[in-house]
Amino acid sequence: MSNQEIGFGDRCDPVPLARPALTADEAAALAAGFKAVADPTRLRLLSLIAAHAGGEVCVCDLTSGFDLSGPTISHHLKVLREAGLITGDRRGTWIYYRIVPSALATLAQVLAPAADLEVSA
Amino acid sequence: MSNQEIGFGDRCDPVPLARPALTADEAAALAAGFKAVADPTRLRLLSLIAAHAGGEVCVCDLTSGFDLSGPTISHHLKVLREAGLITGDRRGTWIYYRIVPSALATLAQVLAPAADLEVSA
DNA sequence: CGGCTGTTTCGACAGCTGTAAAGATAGGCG
DNA sequence: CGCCTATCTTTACAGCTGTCGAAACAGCCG
Repeated sequence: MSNQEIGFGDRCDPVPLARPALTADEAAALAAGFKAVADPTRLRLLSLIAAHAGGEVCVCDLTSGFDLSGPTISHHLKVLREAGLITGDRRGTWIYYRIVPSALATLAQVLAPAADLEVSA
Repeated sequence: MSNQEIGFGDRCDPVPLARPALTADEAAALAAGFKAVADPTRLRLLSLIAAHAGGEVCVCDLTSGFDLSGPTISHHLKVLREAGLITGDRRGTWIYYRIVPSALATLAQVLAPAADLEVSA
């Protein structure tokens, strides 16, 4: 269980937010992805993992930066994992987490069109 | 009360998700924005409003596309309004809602860097 | 085996989602 | 002018989901 279980990207439909309105099915899939990001702790976890770029970040490096207990961090990592936003590889005693760029790209590309409606300044 | 009450964009810091890790304060502000989008109904509402591009969408046009009651739609619109993602202008009996592109852009730009770590295809 | 790392299970608490009923605002008609 | 209708919002309340921590469990190394 070191790979993502599910993924809203499975629909293979990079439908933008504007122009063709989202169907209820597409909205549900995307909402699941956004829901995983809609939490300060998970957003910060994602940020810490992404900041390493190379990717491999040990969980022990993550827990030290929060005021939360170990199990709670593990829970949030599981949510991100099941959303397909990160993957965890076990290397001996430690487990290293990595970002899944395509999943993040899908979410970003959904918001981008609506953000570019008439903004310029 | 026809304008957005608050906005995570108030921080005026378009901090990307990668490189400089998010602080707890930035993460909390951004999470509030994502939380407003992390719902199938709100995502679809946002999509319907954005699809009109011109912007002005009457609430009566929105409720007809859902299996939800009026008050529920109004509640979700309020959430989006308080998140600063949309604005509502009253024109007589009807209220027309409009997208706030800059708010959507802020969210999209947060995910973009992490999505562009090594993805290319 | 003993210690370490990370996860899972279980329970409590807070917050969110949805509906019904009542309240505010604008326009039409007798 | 008074009252009604229509649109949208707010309030109050049931049901559900999500967040968090203490304790217990699983994988790895010396």
